[in-house]
Amino acid sequence: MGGSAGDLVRLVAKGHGRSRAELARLSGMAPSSVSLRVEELIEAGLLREDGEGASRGGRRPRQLRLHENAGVVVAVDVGTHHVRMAVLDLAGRVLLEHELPGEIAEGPERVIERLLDNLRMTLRQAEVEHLPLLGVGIGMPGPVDPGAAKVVAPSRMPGWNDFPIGRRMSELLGVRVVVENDANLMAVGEHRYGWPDRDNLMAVKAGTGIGCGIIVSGRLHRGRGAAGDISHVPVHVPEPVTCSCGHSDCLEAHASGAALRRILRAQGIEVSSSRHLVDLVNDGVPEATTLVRNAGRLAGQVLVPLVNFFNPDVLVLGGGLSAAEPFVAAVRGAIYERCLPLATRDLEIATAVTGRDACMLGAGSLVLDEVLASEWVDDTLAAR
Amino acid sequence: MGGSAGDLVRLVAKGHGRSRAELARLSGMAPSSVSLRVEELIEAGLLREDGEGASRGGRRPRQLRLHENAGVVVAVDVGTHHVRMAVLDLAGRVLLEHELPGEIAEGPERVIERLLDNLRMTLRQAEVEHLPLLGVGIGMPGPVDPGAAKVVAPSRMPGWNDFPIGRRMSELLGVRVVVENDANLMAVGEHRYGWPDRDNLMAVKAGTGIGCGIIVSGRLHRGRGAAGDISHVPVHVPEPVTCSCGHSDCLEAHASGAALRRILRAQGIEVSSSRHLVDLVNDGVPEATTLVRNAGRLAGQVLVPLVNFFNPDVLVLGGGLSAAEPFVAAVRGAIYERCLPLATRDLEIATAVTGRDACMLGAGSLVLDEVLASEWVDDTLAAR
DNA sequence: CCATCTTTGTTCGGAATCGAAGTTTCAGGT
DNA sequence: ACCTGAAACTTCGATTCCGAACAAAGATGG
Repeated sequence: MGGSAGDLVRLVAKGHGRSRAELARLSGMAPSSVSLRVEELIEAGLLREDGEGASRGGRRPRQLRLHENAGVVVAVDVGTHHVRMAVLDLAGRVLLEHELPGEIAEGPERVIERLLDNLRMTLRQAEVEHLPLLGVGIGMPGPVDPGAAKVVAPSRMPGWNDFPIGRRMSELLGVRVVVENDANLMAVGEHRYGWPDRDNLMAVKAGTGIGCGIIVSGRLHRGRGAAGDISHVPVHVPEPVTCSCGHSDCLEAHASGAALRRILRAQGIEVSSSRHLVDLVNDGVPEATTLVRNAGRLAGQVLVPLVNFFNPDVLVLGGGLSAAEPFVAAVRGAIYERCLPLATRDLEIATAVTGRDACMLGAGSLVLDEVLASEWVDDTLAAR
Repeated sequence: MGGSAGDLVRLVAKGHGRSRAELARLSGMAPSSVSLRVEELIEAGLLREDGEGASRGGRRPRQLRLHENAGVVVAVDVGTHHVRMAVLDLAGRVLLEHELPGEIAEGPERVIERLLDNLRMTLRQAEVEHLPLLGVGIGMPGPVDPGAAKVVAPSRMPGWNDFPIGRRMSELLGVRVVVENDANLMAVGEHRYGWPDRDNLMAVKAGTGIGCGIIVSGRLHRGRGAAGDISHVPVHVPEPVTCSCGHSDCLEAHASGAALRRILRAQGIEVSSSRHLVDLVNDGVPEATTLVRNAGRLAGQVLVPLVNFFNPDVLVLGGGLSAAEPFVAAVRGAIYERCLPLATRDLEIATAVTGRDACMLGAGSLVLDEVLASEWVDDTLAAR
């Protein structure tokens, strides 16, 4: 597939295509054309030769990689109470990352201000100020319209509704900015960094809220923009709890971190955050363990029809609650108990390979895809 | 996208690309190259000029279509008690179709024998014996492994397990044969003939059994081969009924045509087929109507999480039960009552546009895609 | 009814791409 | 050590493909 300079760069960036010959095989172009193009790309400073690889029975391949000076992107994971940020090179390698506190409830203006400060500091610390910044990827903990690059109808995010964070950041920085929902980004991140050769994956992010991202045939599935929502699926529980959506039996109202904290508080146990909740579980506090296990069972029951229906290669469990072993075990149990053998036979159920970085890395991956698919490659080539 | 003769033929076949200029726009090739290629394709007898179209403010386009003598494919829908068959031209137009009785329980050898007889007769009746037969698409009412082109682990299909129907038919006919599950084919057929410009669609086939096919980004989603299974999702019902899978609360055990007939028989009402059941409903037999409405409600409840999760553009209801208005109304009701507004806002819920032909047309569409993506186009061109 | 703008399709020279043959380098066998 | 085959590139003539200009045909608007 493909037949242009951009395709070659993309293949190298994704980690396939490590030599001219391999690029020729993967791109479908003639070896001679690939050689010419690669030479140009090296001349333009986009690619770089990186020693020789192992022979496979003939001449050793001259390995190719993206030139580290070609540029960087910044990936941001905006959480409810924190901001995680990283600088990535064009191959998706993390050059520097860190986490800072930050309340999303402070509103978009204040958050953007802090993001920009952070971003400049991060670029300085990573010592890449002299390299071109090619794009920024931002994950938000709420529904996102990726076209307009803004948050829509969020709960727990006062002031953010319809705020065009993408356009604002883009104007202020002068670079491409992509915005996406955090659960979707977790799926993208886990797919790229954890299961790159599995085509169908779903990632469940169980933290303060519950979300799900879907990778179909290697690409993020957005549906009409709301795909992956599992938080308001009805579950069968003895006592109803009113959810923000108006129903009383939503998964989110009974199994999210917020719901569990509420229940514990009613039992006289104050919990400050999802991480605190997991600490209680790992410390063996029975009330917490019971609750978390029950949450896992409910989530698992919701996932059963989805796994049968979607029949993925991998089910990734991420978010705060996934750090609690009973939660993961309960999800696994519910799935294996009730899904079709055909659906579970080759199914991997795993916790997030990239842990707390998943969303941030997903943001990086998404913006990298955008950058490498843009005219930037051709423009850089043309500029010699 | 694309850049070869095959792509042009595909574009014309799909109904996009009706003139040289349009082909150039859609294929990305230069207008001059398209002109040259089209000329060759006309010379080779694959395309044909078909008068002039309406002007759009300039010169009128010289419309292109596939030459009707280029070849045909045969589409087969093997049901439990019938076989439907059609001859299609390369653009997917039905030249002739008919339905014959046929018991799948007679086993593969006997069914194949009858299929071949039917096929020869059909080609004769359609007066296309002199045209090349380029492929056969077959729909089977059970799980299919499309790679091996055989049925796997079927219920209600004695003797069919692991039978390589695709290879056998292919050997006997000397042409490409594709085999696929009937619900998947319903999705393909409805997508192509009913909702060609909607990218995400799910089709529920509620007949003797209950199945579901999924179109994601315009292409059939198979997952690991079992995607779309909704028949063994647990539903909440007062009295358990043992399903073939060993559980007692599967959707199929309570809402499939077979289940409804069983329940009616226990009430002393004998029903011979799903069609008979629908007749009873339309005749206003209250027991039947109540049952069918309840089945719709159960199916709808199962679909709620799937619609939220997948967020499709269209939900197609097909199969025998979809001819019963109370069934459709109950599904609609359950979805609108409980799905997210974001998921239902732009959702179309419709009965199958192509009615009982959906699976058969899907089989035709699938084999056409295969044929037009194969080397056949280039070979025909090379053969002058 | 004529001038102008649009859209469709074609012509043809120049540039990009291919592909077959050749070069370099290495593994494996004898 | 030497030969053979194989893989990774490179060279270079032949071919294809593009793209700009042109021709054809028609809508639009005064």
